[in-house]
Amino acid sequence: MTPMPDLTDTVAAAAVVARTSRRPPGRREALLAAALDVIRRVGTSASMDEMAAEAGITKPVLYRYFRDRDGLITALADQFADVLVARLQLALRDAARATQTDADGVIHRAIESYVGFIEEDPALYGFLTQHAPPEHPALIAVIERVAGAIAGVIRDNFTAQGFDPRPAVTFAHGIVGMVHLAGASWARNRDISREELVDDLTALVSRGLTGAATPLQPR
Amino acid sequence: MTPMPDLTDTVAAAAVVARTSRRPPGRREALLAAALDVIRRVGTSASMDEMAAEAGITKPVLYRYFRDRDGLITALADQFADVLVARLQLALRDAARATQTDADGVIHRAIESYVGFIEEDPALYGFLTQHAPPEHPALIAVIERVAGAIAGVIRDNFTAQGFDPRPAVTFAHGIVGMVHLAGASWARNRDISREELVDDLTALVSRGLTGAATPLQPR
DNA sequence: TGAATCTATAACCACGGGTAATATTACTGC
DNA sequence: GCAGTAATATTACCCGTGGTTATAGATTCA
Repeated sequence: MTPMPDLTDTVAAAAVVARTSRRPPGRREALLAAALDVIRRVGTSASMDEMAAEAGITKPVLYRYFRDRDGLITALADQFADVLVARLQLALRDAARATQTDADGVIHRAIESYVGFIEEDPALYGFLTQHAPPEHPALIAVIERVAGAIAGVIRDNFTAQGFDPRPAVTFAHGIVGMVHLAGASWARNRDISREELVDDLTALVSRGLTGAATPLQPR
Repeated sequence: MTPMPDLTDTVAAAAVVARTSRRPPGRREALLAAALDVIRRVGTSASMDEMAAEAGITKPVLYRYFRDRDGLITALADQFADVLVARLQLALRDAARATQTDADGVIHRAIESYVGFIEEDPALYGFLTQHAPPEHPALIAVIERVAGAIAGVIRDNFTAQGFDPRPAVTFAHGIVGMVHLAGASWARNRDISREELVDDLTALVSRGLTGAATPLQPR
């Protein structure tokens, strides 16, 4: 907020705002990175003191950049969503011109990118879900952004094929939750291969329970 | 721990254990109920002091019945799982003899019971997810119990129809996550009717993306 | 009654989020 | 250069909450 206040008409005020902000530009990002480091190291119980120490500063500085702990959590969640949505968009890039036949390929790539993402940074996810209430605006924003991206693709394909696009948003939420929880459960014990997991989920999303098992044993 | 120490050989020790435990039988359940009450009233930030006060006792008594805060959370989660699984079993009762045709009915009932459950006690769910890490054994137990019940039904039907039962457990996890997140998102803004939500999720589970929209507009 | 013991309480400790009061650095005008 | 000023950083502190200890109150058997 107010990164560079514009000049006012009074001379006194001009003198005030003339002073350059000594706040380094990339500082906030560096603090976020330090917070992430300590979260990855000590787990979800990372304290504000520890994060400040990791960044080589003290607590009040942290509170200057992020209003409070909640602000830091929100910033982390936003960054999380940025990377995740970017990856998903990449996987869904050519989904618009996907026909029914290669729809499985799009779904497969999207699920794989999601699974890979929550797999490679479990600490951040754990920190967010533990310290933010499930109704936390930042977490809702993450879900809505991811689901929104998916819902857009579904809606496009449905309308292109003459289907009712209304369920798209519910479907998108369902898919997000499905991949998320199944991925988290899989990451715990890894009883099947990663490929099997993604294949199974792709089958479930694409053809559902009544159709998912069919290709394996065509009766 | 040591709810009733067994008799030793010394007479003195025998005299010790002769004294009846003055701990009332239903006390633990009453304390759990009081904890639930205060959680429903003040939200996820309910403290141990508040819960003790609600039950008309003080903190150390609470710590005598539940080892620590984590023990109370575990007890709440277990109770949560008990009721949820019981409801699900009821909905899945006649799923074993379900044919392909009425499979949708079983799925529909199961999803409806789940949605209804997380809808009617959001405070408990919020408390659990906020105060327990996502890898908390008690939460994992809830997920595994629910998913296990669903996986059993899927596996039975798959094997009965000559399909490969291996993906059943992944499918179950996926379905749990799907209904859960879609239900939570729906409970926030309720932009569609409850029936539409359950119908959509049933379609997604049963026939997937490629088949879900078909019945609405058969091309 | 009195000794022994289980139970509950009040007072306390530790620790983490959050915030003044205070010191330090850097820039401006003379 | 040198004050004066404003931004920045630090130390020390407050407060609430999980968890424990020292102590008082019941209750049972002799």
